[in-house]
Amino acid sequence: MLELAILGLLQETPMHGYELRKELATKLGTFRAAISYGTLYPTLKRLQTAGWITESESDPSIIPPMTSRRGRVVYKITADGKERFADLLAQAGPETYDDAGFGVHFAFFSRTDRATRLRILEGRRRRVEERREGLRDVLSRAAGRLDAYTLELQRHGLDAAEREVRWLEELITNERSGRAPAGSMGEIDLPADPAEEAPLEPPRPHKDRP
Amino acid sequence: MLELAILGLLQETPMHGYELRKELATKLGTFRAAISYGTLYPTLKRLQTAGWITESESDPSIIPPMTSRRGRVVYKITADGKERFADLLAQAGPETYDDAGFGVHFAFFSRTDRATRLRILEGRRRRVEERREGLRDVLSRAAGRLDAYTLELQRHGLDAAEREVRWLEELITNERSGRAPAGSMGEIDLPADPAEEAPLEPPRPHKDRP
DNA sequence: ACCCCGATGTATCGGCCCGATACATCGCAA
DNA sequence: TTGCGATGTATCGGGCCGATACATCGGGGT
Repeated sequence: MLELAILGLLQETPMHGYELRKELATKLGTFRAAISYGTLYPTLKRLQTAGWITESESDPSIIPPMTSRRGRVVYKITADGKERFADLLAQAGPETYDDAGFGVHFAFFSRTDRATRLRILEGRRRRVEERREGLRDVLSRAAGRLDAYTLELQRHGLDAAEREVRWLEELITNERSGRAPAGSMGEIDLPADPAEEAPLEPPRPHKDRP
Repeated sequence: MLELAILGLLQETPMHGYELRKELATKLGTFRAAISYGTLYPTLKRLQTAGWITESESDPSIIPPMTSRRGRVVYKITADGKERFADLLAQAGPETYDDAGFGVHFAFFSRTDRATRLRILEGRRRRVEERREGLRDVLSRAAGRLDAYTLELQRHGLDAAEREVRWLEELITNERSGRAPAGSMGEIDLPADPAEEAPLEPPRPHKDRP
């Protein structure tokens, strides 16, 4: 999971650990609280051993702050790493549909082909629907046997589940009726893989917020 | 965290592992996906070593199904365990306010005194407000630098955060203007600790659902 | 001029928790 | 009668977390 996230970010641009953590925190917003260094550094080591990324001492030309000399390891994705990233993006296991997994996959949807996007969206929907049904069961069947606070907790959970299903429904509808291309709007370069069919289209299924 | 949940459930009635897991899954609904046996059994062992619970071979009088003979370990809370449970319920660290921790504490609110309930509710609110502010920052400041899908993810997260803050606000208001007692409605006995001031009052802050 | 503090930065360790797996028994239906 | 799904206990490898340690840099206060 983290592996996919790191590979995805390093595909945009090389980074050192600290930066990586910050990007991770903002980009994966909700579905993933800020990741710990106790996770990050061992994972980076793992990826390096596997050959997906390489480590290089701070390139002084690009990064002016800090007079160089000492520390500051910059990580860079390899060709194998890009391949690995593509594999992980496309294949969806059960862990793809839990909160963390779905969040990471969704965050990279602009680099995912439409078929995969739909598959993941629908898988997630099924998952949330199951939880929703479970909560409905508890709330109807077990009306009197749970205390008021527990019931309130279930109600809030049910509310959130229903809301997410609706959200997913809108996203799925949008995907199916292929929206206007409008191109990827970020300023990042992404120089690789010109042979792939362009990912394109942005979603905008939300009610407008003030 | 799990420790608190197990102690709380065993306070209601003795149980074996399998039952425990099911109760855990329903009672802690949203904020905690079903717990794994790979977690449960080691934790039970830990609690036993610490002296908070004891293990006893299936009491054949109470439990008719299964002709006894073999397996089926029933766990029971000890006096020390009850003390421990009370401590854990009252004291709130940072882990009390993340999704899992808050869910567990909330699920036992009917056995928590009002002051603690308020403290936990307010702590959780602060936590969610922080996440909400972070998301607002990202959405306003970084308008163009993120792709459409990432933005949509942030929006959905922000929506959920705002909603939860409102929910907590209602609960806090309810707590402060001490609602009607109406007694604990469950069928469980809870024979212990008659000296404590009664927990009482149920919440009902939700908009009515069909 | 000095010093301390907060941000930046890398790294490890103990421990919780998960998914996969293995094994055994019971009731029921094909 | 056979076999399958629910019940039931248990372990193992590994991911991820929080706490902790350590080091440097820029800037603000005194």
